[in-house]
Amino acid sequence: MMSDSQRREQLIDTAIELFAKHGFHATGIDRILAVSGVSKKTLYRHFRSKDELILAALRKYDGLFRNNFMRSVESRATAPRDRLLALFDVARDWFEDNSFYGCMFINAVGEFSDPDTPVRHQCKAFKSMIRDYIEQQCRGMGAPDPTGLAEELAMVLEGATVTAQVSQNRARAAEIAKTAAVALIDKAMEGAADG
Amino acid sequence: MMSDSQRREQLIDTAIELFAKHGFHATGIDRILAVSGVSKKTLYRHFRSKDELILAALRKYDGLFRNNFMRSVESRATAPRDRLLALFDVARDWFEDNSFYGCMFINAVGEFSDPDTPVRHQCKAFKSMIRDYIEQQCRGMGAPDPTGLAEELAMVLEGATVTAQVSQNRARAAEIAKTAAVALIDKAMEGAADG
DNA sequence: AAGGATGGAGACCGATCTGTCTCCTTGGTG
DNA sequence: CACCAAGGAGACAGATCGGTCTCCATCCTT
Repeated sequence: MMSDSQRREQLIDTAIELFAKHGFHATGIDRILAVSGVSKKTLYRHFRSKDELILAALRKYDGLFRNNFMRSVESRATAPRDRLLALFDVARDWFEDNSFYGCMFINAVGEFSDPDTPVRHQCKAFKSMIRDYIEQQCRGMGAPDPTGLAEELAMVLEGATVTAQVSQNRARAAEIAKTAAVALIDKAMEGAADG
Repeated sequence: MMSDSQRREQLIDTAIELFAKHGFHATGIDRILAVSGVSKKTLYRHFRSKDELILAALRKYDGLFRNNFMRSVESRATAPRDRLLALFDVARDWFEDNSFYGCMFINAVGEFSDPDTPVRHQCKAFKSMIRDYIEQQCRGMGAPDPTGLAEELAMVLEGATVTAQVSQNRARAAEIAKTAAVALIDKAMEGAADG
């Protein structure tokens, strides 16, 4: 048996999978229903429209990323600098997963151009979360300009994600990014009290 | 009067504009026709399907980018290192343009996931073109590992493009990327015969 | 000026889209 | 067993999709 909330999660999970793979506009409601095995009536009892389902999918994706990605980083390393580098090891695993179709939020901004939109707000919040986490590590490392370094590293991670999405050799994208990250961290830390 | 080829270009230009702004699947044929002022019959005389129009738009976008972006870089600087940095100045202008909706190819891969697709091949070719151009400058600069540096710089440029697309402060995205590029170039050139 | 080619306007087709509604099976409860 | 709520299946509506086709105005040529 499936409870009501289980059906809801099933819908969102299926939506995440299909939106990531085929995009938002190209994914029809009927397809989500067929894959998830939930009826149309149940969908519209939980969500008022497809847009609300999209938002719910983005929200859950955000939460999953926080739990999986971030926790994975923190389990691999404790020192701030090591955690910054571990970011790219975790990213590598992410890229190599079969269900990797790029960052869902990057894909979303390509389909929803209006900046004053719930979808875009979700995307910005997600990116801010990543950047803030990186900045926190930079600060813990004692970087003279943690904000600047964090913006650089977040940008490299972003570039790696996109490159992995287009390229065949996804692992290489993560490695290049990590190499660049090392250089940027070294540069930012030279002259600091504690390297 | 409009010649046949002018109408064709008008169609493609409109397609580029609308695809960039609203995405590929969300942009209907009828909208392209209404904006371009070309009839449906003429469209289907030039293109067998919407997919062919998408391909034509990507091809023209590729060509425009080559002519505008690359030439703009080359007109601003002549020394390889200066050209590498000028990339990010030109990118800044690009980001700040009102008609900037991110890289059309990045947006395309988000909507077309199958890697063995003409659209995806176009995207990969475009990214290779950028990387090759950067690598050429790295080689001219005498970088010990021009390929590796080019991959890093291309990744930073990619990340800047995406960040500019999501962020409010687009100019800042270009500046951060340029700062990172300087650090990466310096790092790559230290120990080389000619810095 | 007459005739022929051309292209715009848009009707039209079948498919598919989002969203609503009805029917009916199923499972839990007294 | 009887009853009732819940949800799946899917018909249905109205809009829109990509793509084809007809009709007619317009322009060029002779």
